Amino acid sequence: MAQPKKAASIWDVARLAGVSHQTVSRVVNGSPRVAAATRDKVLEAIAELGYRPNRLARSLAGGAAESVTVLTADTSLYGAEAALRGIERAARSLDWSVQISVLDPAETHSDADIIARLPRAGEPTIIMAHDEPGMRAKQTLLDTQPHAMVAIGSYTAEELAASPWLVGMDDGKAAAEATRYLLALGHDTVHHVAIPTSTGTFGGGRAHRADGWARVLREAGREVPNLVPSGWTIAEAFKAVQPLVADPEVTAILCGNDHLALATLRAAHLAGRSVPGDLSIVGFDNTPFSAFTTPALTTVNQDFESVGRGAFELLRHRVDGSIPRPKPGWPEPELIVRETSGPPQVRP
Amino acid sequence: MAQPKKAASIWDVARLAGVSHQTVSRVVNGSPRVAAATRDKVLEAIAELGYRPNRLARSLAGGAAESVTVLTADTSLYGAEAALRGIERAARSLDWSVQISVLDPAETHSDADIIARLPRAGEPTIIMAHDEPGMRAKQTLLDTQPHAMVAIGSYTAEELAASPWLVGMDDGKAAAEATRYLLALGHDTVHHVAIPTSTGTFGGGRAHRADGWARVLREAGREVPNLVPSGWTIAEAFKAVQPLVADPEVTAILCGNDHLALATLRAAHLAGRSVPGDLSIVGFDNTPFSAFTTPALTTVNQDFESVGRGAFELLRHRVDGSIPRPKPGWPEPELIVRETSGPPQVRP
DNA sequence: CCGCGTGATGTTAGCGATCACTATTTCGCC
DNA sequence: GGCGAAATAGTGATCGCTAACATCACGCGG
Repeated sequence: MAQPKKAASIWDVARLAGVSHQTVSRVVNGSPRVAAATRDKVLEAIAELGYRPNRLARSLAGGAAESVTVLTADTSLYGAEAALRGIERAARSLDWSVQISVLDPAETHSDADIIARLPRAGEPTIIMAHDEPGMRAKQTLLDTQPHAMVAIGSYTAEELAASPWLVGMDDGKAAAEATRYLLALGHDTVHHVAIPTSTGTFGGGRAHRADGWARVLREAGREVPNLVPSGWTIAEAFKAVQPLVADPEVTAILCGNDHLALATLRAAHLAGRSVPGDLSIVGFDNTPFSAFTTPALTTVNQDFESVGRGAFELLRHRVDGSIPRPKPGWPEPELIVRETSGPPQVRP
Repeated sequence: MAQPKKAASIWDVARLAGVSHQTVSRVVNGSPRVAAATRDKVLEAIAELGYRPNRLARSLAGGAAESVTVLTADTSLYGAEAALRGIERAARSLDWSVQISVLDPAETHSDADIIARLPRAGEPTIIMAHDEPGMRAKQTLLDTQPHAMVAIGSYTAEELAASPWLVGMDDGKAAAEATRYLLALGHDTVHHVAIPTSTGTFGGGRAHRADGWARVLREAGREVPNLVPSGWTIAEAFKAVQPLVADPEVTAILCGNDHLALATLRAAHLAGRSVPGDLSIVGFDNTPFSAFTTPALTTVNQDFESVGRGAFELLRHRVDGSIPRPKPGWPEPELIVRETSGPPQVRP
């Protein structure tokens, strides 16, 4: 079936079927205003020529977009990767195409850079970027084409309810739950190794993992220890966490994600502290590897793939202006207790 | 700067600058046949209107494609994710757009399904799919638009040299190196937990990890143990590897990737076998987490990101039909010895 | 002083679809 | 039997851009 020739267009089909190009268009788009006999003729011609509509032409002509652009900060983070997977799956099932564009925070992003990277007006976009250039991009998008964008992130239930273009889960709440769990185990306090935040400062928002952690400690009347900031890489976390694991007073650490938790686990091991005997470690995200570390990581499961799928659904409804449905739902974050957490050792 | 209006077109710019739309096109595309004064006027108008060319219209009109479609089997595998990252980076630096489309092997793929998922004729495509539907898609692409496609995979140097559209590294060679290393350590033989192959059968090709492993054993005059097939997930590997780690005769295991190695590590631990004392484990890919497991994984580093970047470069040259350059190069796979490998215990 | 090459620009025709009309049947119903 | 609505099909404009060709002014050689 080698056929390096040009692809068939709607006109070729029309000619073969003996109808007008518009009729072919109607058949392809499932218009009801076509006689059955005509439809069959056209369908036959389509099959014979192997005709497939040209997406470019279709959206140029003002038809449905059938294409999403995903703007993300880093595809190597588990959350982003999983959400992207969810988006892609949902898009594929409806035969939409997916474009990805990475807003690399490493490249210094002037406003002009950001604008250049942004999809054109009207192009449906899902943005998941929580760093500084990401926030600026989001704002620009919001100003320019609010109806054709959806943002994924960590937000409180109220924030989620207030903005029809926001999708995500409340990480703060999940972190709070994990912190409460550690406290209930008998730990005096819980330390926190944090992932970078959108603003570069910690404690600003309400839905950040670090915020949920601090809130619970305050509510429990415990002193809130200094938070340990880490970068995204495991190596950075490993370095940042050294003083913590060396301190025998520290008995419980909540980590911003499973990669940081892995680094902490190793650092603790090298520092001669047993886990969970001397030290409890709790991760975040339930990354696939987390169940298979030794000891297996206690962590918080987050269904990013469902969030991605939900973001796509929401976007689709917003774009076509259909009845504003309730936002799609997905499983809440859930603490998964495995082997790295336990009660503190009774000290003499 | 809120401006929910329609984006400026080439005509708007032309009107504002007092020139024809074609002149604007010339300026935008950097044609030399424009007077400096005119160019400045146009540039000014572009800046004022915030004009950005419409990709769709551009490629519809037969201009340069400036867009790649990446066909992949699974974005959650580290290799695919890293290669995709490389492609995206390279594409972004040239301002190309990147589309992804996942060929899910779970969905039963009829030929029609595959064709439907394929990019349209002429659309530059990079394919990284080694399973059955992936191979069929590759073949179709090759028949249809050989000049606009590049495939990423594991191939021998000869295969790579023979097909101008092939890009990748020789995993077989890398696996051979790792196997030799374990043999040199004094192990009688090396067992292998294998990732799935394109054909579903093992031992067919020459560049598969399993092939390199078997080759070295044969060359060394050792018996080649039964290979242990595993799926892609850690959980599958964990299950598959149980009999191996339980067998005290087994002293060295080469794993198809770091995820399988992690599963093996845990299984060994639970079976009460010490690593690397009783059992050496070597992974593959140098996944970010591999340096931070306990003990840290000995593995083979693979620079997938560079391969992705190289695939993009090659594709670009093939598409624009420019002088066929030599294929881009990148670092060879390299064994990284960490803590999970060592000499076998001397048995009484 | 004509003719012609050359550089700068304009004009026209698509690319492959959709949209908004218009034209032709067909059919129900009084 | 005639009239208008509904069903069906076709025509032309348009989306934003590029390719190919046409035009125009200028300058130079014969």
